[in-house]
Amino acid sequence: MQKKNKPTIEDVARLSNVSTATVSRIINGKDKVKEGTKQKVLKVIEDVGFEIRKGNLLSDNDSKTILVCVTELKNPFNVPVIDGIQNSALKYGYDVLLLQTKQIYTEFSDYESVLKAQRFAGVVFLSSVTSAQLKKITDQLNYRCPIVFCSEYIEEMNIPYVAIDDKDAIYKATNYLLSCGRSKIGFINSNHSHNYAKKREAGFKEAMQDSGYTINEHMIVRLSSVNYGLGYSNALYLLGLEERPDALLCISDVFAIGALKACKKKGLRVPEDVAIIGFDNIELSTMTDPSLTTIDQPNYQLGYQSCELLVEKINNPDTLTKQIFLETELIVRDSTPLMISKNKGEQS
Amino acid sequence: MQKKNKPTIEDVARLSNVSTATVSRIINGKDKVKEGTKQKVLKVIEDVGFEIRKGNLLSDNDSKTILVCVTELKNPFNVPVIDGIQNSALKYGYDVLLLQTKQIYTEFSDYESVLKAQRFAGVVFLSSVTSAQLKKITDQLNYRCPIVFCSEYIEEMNIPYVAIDDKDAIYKATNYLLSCGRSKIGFINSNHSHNYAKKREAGFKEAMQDSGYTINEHMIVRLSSVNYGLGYSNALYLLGLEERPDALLCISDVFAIGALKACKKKGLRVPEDVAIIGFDNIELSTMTDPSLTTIDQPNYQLGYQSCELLVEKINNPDTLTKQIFLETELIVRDSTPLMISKNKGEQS
DNA sequence: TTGAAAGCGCTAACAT
DNA sequence: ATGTTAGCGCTTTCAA
Repeated sequence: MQKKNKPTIEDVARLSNVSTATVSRIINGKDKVKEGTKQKVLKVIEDVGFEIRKGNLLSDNDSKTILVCVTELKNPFNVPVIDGIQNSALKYGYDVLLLQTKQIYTEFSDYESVLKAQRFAGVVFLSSVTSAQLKKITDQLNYRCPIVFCSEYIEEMNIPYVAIDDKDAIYKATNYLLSCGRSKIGFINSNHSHNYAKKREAGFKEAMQDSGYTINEHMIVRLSSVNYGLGYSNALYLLGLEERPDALLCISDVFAIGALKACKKKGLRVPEDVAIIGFDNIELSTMTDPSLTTIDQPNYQLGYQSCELLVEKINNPDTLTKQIFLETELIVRDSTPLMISKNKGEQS
Repeated sequence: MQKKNKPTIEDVARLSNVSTATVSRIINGKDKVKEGTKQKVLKVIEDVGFEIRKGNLLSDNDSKTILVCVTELKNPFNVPVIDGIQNSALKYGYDVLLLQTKQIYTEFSDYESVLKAQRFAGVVFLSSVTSAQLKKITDQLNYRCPIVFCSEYIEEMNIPYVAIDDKDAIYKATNYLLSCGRSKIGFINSNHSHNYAKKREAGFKEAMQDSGYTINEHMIVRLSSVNYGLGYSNALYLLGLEERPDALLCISDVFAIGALKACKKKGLRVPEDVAIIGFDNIELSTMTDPSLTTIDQPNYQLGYQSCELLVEKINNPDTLTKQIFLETELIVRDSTPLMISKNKGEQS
């Protein structure tokens, strides 16, 4: 890392026979500078291709920007969360910058370069993490700034977070399906590198077992990314099984929308032949045909409160670590049939 | 802005009876430090709540991070663009940080705080801008770093960009509808604070006029944000007009998906009663029922090439300003009827 | 393994 | 209107 030959403010000052202070004034448009000198300096700046470097950052040493790490922007779940963070941050005068972490992991690299290159007041971690990664991240963050986890969290560690009870949410949704008389449930999950996926799967299995059903492992798929195509193709697969599912429980509305399409493709009616439940209650879930039954997550609040927690930590590092759970709610729309009382039998 | 009492590396050094160099070593885990001193220092760091400030940024003065400004993360159009940028950036070792500009403008503020608080190697501007805003932004960016516009651009200014021919894209789509025998076209646009909206509307009007149709101004709506709900409600409005449109031309697939729902709500068949065309060819447009006819924009390439341009500028500021146009393509799916040869009459 | 001290490039207070 | 200069907080030689 040899010293590059990029011109500094001193070079500009020397070449235009003024002081660095004057150049600084011109760059920042602060005090008055005589038009003549200004032009002269501007010309030099232009000529040598001067670009301000990091020296100026030193004067105001407190960072007023918050970093939000998010796995995939593609997942519409994230957007309201980010809006929540941003609105909270705005109140306190913080800027919000986003880092999409997907690519980074792809390359087996990590957050280090970003964290070292910029100075953040704090970070909201909206990406999903394994315990090992979390360990690494908190290490990298050490002596840097506070962190708050949003939506993803790891129980064993004493770290502030705002999240939902993933297991419980799916437990309830599964029970709902069972009470509709649907017990051949295909479960479209994310893979277990996501903590939420493990918890949701646990909720599914527990609900099934609590009602006396055995788990049919091959009715469970675990996908590496959240997108429509994957939901579609895997729903297609499940619907093609010898014992066709009569319900598809999806851990994302995105998967559920793919599943909807798969049913159409197969000529199956929703909800008559196949019930579908999504997760997240994204805006789109009201736009589908039929509209989606889904588990509402308070995404905006998830983000908003995470940032509130973070700002609290920033202002008072001694604040004790809070862990907040927000409520989910099953929103019943048209992709699931009506609940039945006791009748679990088939009807022709 | 009074000097805050936050501890610096010097405080830590003094309190642990070592030099700042040693503390620095420990923080960065570089050279070897005796375990004993390390623990001693670590304890002090913990006790005083030390957090590294911006001083360290000075040593490596070249920024290796690129800023991407995007209006609304909500619009799925942006995601592949960002992926394109990120993949290009990755090749050259740049990190990519995102700034959602929506809130900022809402508050009548601007980019200044972010631009001043961090140092970027360059910025890709994916947000839409008015000429006035652009002027302000380029001023703010002055002496800071190069900028490349992506997708949005302003003809009058000599600034590098990668974009599509908005006018032409809609011109072709309009002609397609006309050739399908649909001339009562409702046009669902963004409002004119977006440059692309002006251009697309011009394309629509020109096509209509070139075919001898008069423009029906109240069949045009101009929306302030790109989301499903707005598309839905405005399509509902258009479909409720006395002279009901037989086609809805939308400048975003998002609007088109809302329009699809509106047709369903009204009991109108797509494409038999109403043809629908979207814009962007987002992944979701294949998942709808019926699948969407849409104008494909090479979003990934838009992003990728923008970043290539930017890196070129970063490495060689004297590069001449390039302006690149990428091709769009009308993708015909099931939301539009078959083209007819000459028959413009109704059939009962 | 550790310390002393010279920068890094800029801003801002103060002086002229 | 402009110049002088003392920092800003850290990293990094170079010496010990």
